[in-house]
Parts: sequence; structure tokens; C-alpha cells
Amino acid sequence: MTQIRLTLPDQSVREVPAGTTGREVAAMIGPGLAKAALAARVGGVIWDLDRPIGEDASFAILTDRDPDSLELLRHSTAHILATAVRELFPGAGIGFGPPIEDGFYYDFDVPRPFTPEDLEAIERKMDEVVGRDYAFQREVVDRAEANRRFADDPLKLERISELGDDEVISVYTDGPFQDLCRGPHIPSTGRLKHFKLLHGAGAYWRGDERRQMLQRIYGTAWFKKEDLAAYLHRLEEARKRDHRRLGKELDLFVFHPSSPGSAFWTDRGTTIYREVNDYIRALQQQAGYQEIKTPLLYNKLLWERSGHWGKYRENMFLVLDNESGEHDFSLKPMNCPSHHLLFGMRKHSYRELPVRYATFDVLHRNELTGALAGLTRVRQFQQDDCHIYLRPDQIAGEVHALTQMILAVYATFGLTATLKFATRPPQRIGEDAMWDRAEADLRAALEATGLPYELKEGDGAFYGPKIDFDVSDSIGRKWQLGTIQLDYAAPERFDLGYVGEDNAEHRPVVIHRAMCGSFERFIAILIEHFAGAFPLWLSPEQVRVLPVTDQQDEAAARVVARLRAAGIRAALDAGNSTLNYRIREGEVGKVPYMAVVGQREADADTVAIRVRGAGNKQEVVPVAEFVARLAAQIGSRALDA
RNA sequence: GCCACUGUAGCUCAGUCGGUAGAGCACCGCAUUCGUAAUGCGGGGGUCAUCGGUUCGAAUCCGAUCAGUGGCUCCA
Repeated sequence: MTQIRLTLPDQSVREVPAGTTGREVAAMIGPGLAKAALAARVGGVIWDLDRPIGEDASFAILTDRDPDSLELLRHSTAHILATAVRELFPGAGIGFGPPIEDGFYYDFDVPRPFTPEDLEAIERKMDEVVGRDYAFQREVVDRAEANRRFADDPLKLERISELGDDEVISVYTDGPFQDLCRGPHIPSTGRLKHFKLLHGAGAYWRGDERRQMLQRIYGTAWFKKEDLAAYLHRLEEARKRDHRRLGKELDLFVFHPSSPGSAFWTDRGTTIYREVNDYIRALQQQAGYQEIKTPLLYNKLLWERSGHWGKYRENMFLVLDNESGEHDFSLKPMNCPSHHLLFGMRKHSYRELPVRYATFDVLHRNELTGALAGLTRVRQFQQDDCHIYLRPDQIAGEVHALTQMILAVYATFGLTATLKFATRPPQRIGEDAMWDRAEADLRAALEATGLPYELKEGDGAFYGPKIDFDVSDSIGRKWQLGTIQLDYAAPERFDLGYVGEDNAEHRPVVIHRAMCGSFERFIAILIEHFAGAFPLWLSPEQVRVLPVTDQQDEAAARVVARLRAAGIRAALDAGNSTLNYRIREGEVGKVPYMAVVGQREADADTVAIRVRGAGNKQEVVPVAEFVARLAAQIGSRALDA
């Protein structure tokens, strides 16, 4: 019998007969490892434990400590889910069931949606399947055999028909259930210990709204009980800091059925909105941007020229023109066309470039009703939108400055960003030479930041390459926020030009740039990121002054007046409730500072400061010092309150 | 838009078998004058999302509409 050589992770080599399985190798190494083994990594690829190994390779055993094992577990859990569903709903068609971040899902073709009671019953049935400890068995079959086995399931047949002739068709069986699957899987269903089904949802077959609606079940699975508990706890935490909930609790914004998808901002919410806006405005003013305002309403002349009328009309709010009786006008869904119009309305010299138009105008997009969600998907919003018109030789310098500015903005909010560089897509306009230069310029600017970035080949816009900024918040969720896009198409479409040194007309390049993107969505992210406990400069109410008894009402009112005179948002809480009660209200309301004024403080012109979240570690300081300290903290937009 | 679920006081939520609506918080009043996370007592507040149907009778059952929530390829 031929021997093969397996190189273990410690670089030692083990000779075994060809055809030995991962399980057998694990047993040779040690009984403990054999017991813990979930799969084998053969030549870098994860294999089922019982799959025979035919040639020399690197070899490692996967246990529950291996990060890749979770994916394995979750995919197998999806199969166990399908096994249970097939027992309870014998005719169910089987869609896709991949592992996803933190869990898995599986899509089923069933005559009616799953109810919460169904999910409970399925979960109990899964417990049974786990108890029976079925082995996951892999078989390789030919196309005819695959078609025969899944003859009763059109979804699987469709998938089989798409497989190339050179692809291996494998089938996995656990007990009564078999599934077309690439694998690999855990050795048996009994290895699953800690899982939970989370919710059902409708999902189109292959994500295509023209195809039938399948019923998806989402779930999660973990190796350790504590991990499952921690995950469920994390879900609960995320729910607690949901901006829709906090927006209501902290009185920041509301929605009304009369204008679905558009927020009503209260005074407190508007304060946050304005602070974010003022901050961006100040940065842009320092960097030489021109803030402009352009109309909200345009007739279709503009939209035909920009191309929106053909491609984007379904997302635009059309407005009836009384004279023509036609819906020839639309609220603008984007700022770019109007900026190009303004730029094009007079001559520009090469000397004045780059021209940087910034705006905070209101935009409207007619999103599908089902897509609306809190502040993250709205129909009316404002952006920190900017279009920069420049000469090609200015691209590198400008992109460098933009990248620095965007990262500085995120740092101010305590957000960290990762960068993605997206290059020319297959469908594009412009010559290769233009793309060569554009990509080189963008990449050079990116390299100059010294930041790591991910290359997304072919993911650019059809009109130019771009840099996208993915931001992580305090609980590790990712949001795509900023973008820098080079655009060579718009200047052509809008026939933009500038007069060069040679006294001839030249085409500028346009850069589209957003940092926060939609303020609505950005503020939603901030609310969840800070869990409503905003840094001082963003807090709607920065200081709440509490007199101990009504004997100190006047002294407290004087403190409020002094704070306000220094531009600090201060409020007096002199209700007839107890001091304890008012302090609790301040803490629950996440006010960064409470300043208590009792007789001692009133006499000494001091306040007793209580910092949000710091308990009763109070500090007594002169009012003047308190004012100066807060003013400095606000002025620097410090992160901690 | 499509599938499912939800809609009861400002907020969070009870409401049994179809028999005429309730709690806590918030709000208002009175008392309390309080030193770092909820003082006590009393009071006002609801077209049970809207419209229609079934019924002697509907928050409850049925239908439609409106709105919200979870989803709608992280590819066997």
C-alpha cells in the first residue's frame, strides 16, 4: 500500500497509508484530539473528518477552538434545521442554507409561512435530530444520479443544472435528510449543542423579486453555552441602543403617518443635527469650500440631461405642472446635476480650480415603503454633499486632502474607518489611458495616507474609480459612510469647461465626495454608537442645574444664565420633586453634567458637579471655573463628556 | 413593491370564552423643602390605527386601507 506524508502544524511529518481519513490520523495523534476533532484541514482546505486523504499534504485537525469551525457548525446547523423542517413539513422545497455572520439561515418552499409556534416546534425537532446523533455522510454522485435524488425538488434541480461539468457534485446525508451540498460538515448532528432559531422572514428565491417567495428561517449556533448567551445578550444590547427607541426616549425625533419616511426633529434632535452640520461647515470653510444652495425643484430638462429621467425616475417624487398638466417637475434626489449647472453658467479660469461646491440642501428619494427604516432609510434627508471641479493634475493632492479630512471627521466621533479602493468595472466609459491615470492618482493618494485598504477590483462606478470608507461603531457594526469618486462622465454630459493657461477650453474632472453621507443616517449611527450618551459638544442639553431646595432657585437660575451667556446649553430643573428624583431623571436622560446648587454652593459661588455615569463622585468648583472648563471641552469637541 | 408579524392613554404593556377598557411611568393638583439614581396622596387622559362586515352585542371574529417591525443571494 502506498504511503503518504502529512505535515502537521508543528512541522513534524507523519507517514500514513493513502486513503487514511482525518479521523484516523487524529486518533493516531491522541484520543483527546480524536474526540475533539470536527474536521480536517488538508492542504489548507477544510475536509470532512471521514474523507480519505490520497496524497501528501499539510494536515491539521479542526476543533471548536479554530475560528473556521464556527462556520462549519453553523452550516451543519442549517442542515439540521432542514432535517427537522422536512420531518414536520414533508413536502418542503429546500433552497439555500449558508452560514452567515453570527449564525445561519435556510430557505424553504412551503405552502404557508412559518409561525412562531412552528419555529418552536422545529427547534424541538432539531433537538431530537441532535439527540439521534446522525453522522453527516458525504457522497460524490454524477449528474444523472443527482437529478434522480432531487427529482421532487425544483429548487435543487435548478441549482444542479447550473453546475459546470467539471464540478464535483456532492450529497450530504444526515439520517433521513439528504442535501446537495459542497460541505464540509461536522462529523455528526450530536456535535451541535447550543443553538437558537431567531425569526422567520420571506425571501425571494435567489433574491429576485420576480421569482417565488420562499420562507427563510434565521438562527444562530455556538460551541459554548456562554457564547450563545453572550450573543443573545449582544442582540439585546443592540436593541437597547436602537436609535428608534433612543430617539423616542431622549425626545430627539418622531415620525408621523402623514409623511412616512421623513423625520420630525424636535428641539433636542435639531440641536444634534445642527452641531454636526456646523462642524462640517467649519471644516469645509477652513479648507476653502464654497457653500451653495440650489433649487429643490427642477423640470425634466435637467433630468433628461443628467440621465436620471431614464434610470432613476421611479425613485423621484414627480410634481405636477399645472400649466402643462404633466408631471414634468421633480424634487431633486441628488445634488450633482444642480452643481454642474451652476458651475457651467459662467467661465472658469484654470487659476481658480479646484472649485469646491458644498451644500446641505434637502433631498427627496421615493424609497419603497417596505424599505423605510427609522432614520437609516428615509425619503427626505440632507447630506454633506460636495462636488469638486479640478484639473487632472490636481487629483492626487485633492484626494490626499479629502482622505485626511474624512478620517479627521470620523476620529472626532470616535469612529474608526477602513478604506476600500474600487477600480474600473467591466461596464465603463472612458479610455483605458484615462482609467490608468485616474486609478494611479487615487491609489497614490491612498498610499500617502499610510492606511491599509482593501482592493475591490472592478467595483468602481461606471464613470470612475472610487474610495469608500467603512466605519465601525462602538459595538463593532460596520457602516459604509464616506466616498470619494472620480467622475469623467458628468463634465462631458454637462459640457463643463475651464480656460487653461493656453487660452483654450479644457474639461475639468469632477470629484463627488461625502463624509457623513445622509445626516439622518449618520445621526442614527451616532445615537447607537454613543448609546444616546453624546459627548458634551453634541449633547442637546449640556448642563442641568439642580437647586437642592427652592431656597436656592435664584442662585441656580443665575448659574444657568452664566452658562448660557458662555454659549453653553444649560437648563434649570427646579421642580418640587426631590433632589434624588431629579438626579435620576438627569442620569436617565443622559445629561453630561449636573450642577447641584445647595446653600453652601450658593454662598461660595460654586457648583457641585456630577458627571454622567460617574456616580456620586462629586467635585465642587467655582462657577467661573466650571464655565471655562466646559467651554474648553465644547470648543475642542472632546469625545468624553 | 413583495412575504410575515404588529397597531389598546404621551411611553411600556395587560385585557380570559365576543358582554361596553386597565396597570406602571409620564402629565396636572395638593402636601412635602429634600445634599447625589424614583416622597406621599389625589386627579385628568382612550372613536381600542382607520373604514366596512358578521353579531342582540366587537378592543376581541372577518375583509380592506394606513402605518410600523423583521426580511427580500453573506450563493448547493
